[in-house]
Amino acid sequence: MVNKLHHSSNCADCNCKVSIFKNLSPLELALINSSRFQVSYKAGEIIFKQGTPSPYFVCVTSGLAKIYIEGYGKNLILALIKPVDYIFGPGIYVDNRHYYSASAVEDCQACLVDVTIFKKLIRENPDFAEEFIKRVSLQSIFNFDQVISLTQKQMHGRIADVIFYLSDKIYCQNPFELTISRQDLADLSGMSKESAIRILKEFKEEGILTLSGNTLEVLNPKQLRQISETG
Amino acid sequence: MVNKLHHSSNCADCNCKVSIFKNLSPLELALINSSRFQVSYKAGEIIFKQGTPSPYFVCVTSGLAKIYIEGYGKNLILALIKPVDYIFGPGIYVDNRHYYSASAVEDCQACLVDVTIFKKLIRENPDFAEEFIKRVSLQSIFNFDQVISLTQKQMHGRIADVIFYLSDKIYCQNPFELTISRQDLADLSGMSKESAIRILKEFKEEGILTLSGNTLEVLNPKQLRQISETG
DNA sequence: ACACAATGTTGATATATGTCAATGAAGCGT
DNA sequence: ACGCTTCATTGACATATATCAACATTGTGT
Repeated sequence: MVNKLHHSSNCADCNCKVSIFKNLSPLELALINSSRFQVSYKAGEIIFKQGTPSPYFVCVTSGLAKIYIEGYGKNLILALIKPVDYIFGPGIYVDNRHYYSASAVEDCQACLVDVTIFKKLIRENPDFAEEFIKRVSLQSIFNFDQVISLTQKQMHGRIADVIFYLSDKIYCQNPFELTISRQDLADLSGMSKESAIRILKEFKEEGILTLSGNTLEVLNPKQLRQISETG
Repeated sequence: MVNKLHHSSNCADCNCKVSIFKNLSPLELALINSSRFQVSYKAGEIIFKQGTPSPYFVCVTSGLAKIYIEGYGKNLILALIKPVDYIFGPGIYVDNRHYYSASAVEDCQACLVDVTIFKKLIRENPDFAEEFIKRVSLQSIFNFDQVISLTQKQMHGRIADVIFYLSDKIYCQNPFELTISRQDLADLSGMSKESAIRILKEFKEEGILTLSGNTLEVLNPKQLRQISETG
């Protein structure tokens, strides 16, 4: 599962530091850097599994990963994680267990940092702590939106939401290459794979988007927004 | 909406301090106490509204409240809040807006504390900060369970989950007086009021529970657990 | 005690969505 | 290039669930 271990770059050079690590001093960053190690995952490989201990803070530096809850027979994808973003589950401060699984959707590289060092910095650097709390909060807000979409919209609206999520937040371009599977699409929108495919087909027929191969282009974002909002 | 303002008791005497405030020094507790004020809400009254600014940290000291997201046409109840519990939304560290609404289910008393004082203590007291992060994390975990229940179980399983939530976490006794409405029951389980009523009726007919007036008694928790788990 | 409003209950019906099964297409190792 | 496995697509069908409307019950103010 784990392919290589190498300390190629340095945290101080990594663009990681522009975001959550922006409030760390060079000394603190060096501390993180010294304990960190880099891992490669092939597409499909599991990064960590729901229920297992959570000794590392994971920073995805290349590729695309997903975090998902393994529920009753099927999965619910909470989010896709692209570079440079972090995976810190709520278990870190509760019982050091993962409450969701993570796996690589595309080939991935990630840096793992010892969680105890992370917690130490939270205690010592209030700016860093605030930034952490802010990120956890943003994650919660995102989850709220997702829950409302999943529980109060019908399939068309949910697929519309997922398409916006992919084009605006993940791939960040309009004709984009869909690197996730239809099953992932279904797990993001809480429906069966077959239903997801059918809705996409309808959207194609109505001229809202094109989907040839795995290249998806939104042609009529206004109408798609409308579908998202009318549920 | 607000009925009385009084500084009757003191934070140091309040059982609030046993939980999240347990790590505060007498001095810090006094700071909270000096800025706090107590408010009464009648059943049905709104405590705060989704989208409005969030200048206070709310501590429910008596009665029962609900926090709920106002979605597309209907509400989703995220949790019931009983004494002594706190309402801190994710907006506090993001844009100081509420991302859900709160209202009194039963007549309530609550203490409001200025959020800036709260944030100040988070910065100054690492133990308090950790306890706060822990509580936010527990909230997230609870939400995960809820999302899975809502998106992957059918109505019977969802109602079973809500009944366990009420008897184990909220009312904490077995024959208990249901002080929430059927609509609230529906908003907790993400279904229509009519469906919720029908499932309850079925459970009664199968001898799983009795429900006379608003007194609900779970007769066969084992079977109810089974229903919860088979979705 | 009365009327009126809010809440709860029930039945009939429509429909959104999942499931199952068959088929087609695409990637992959030999 | 071949078979093989995985993934995507489509259709037919079953059913879980919402909606609508009627009616019953409870509470509440006068």
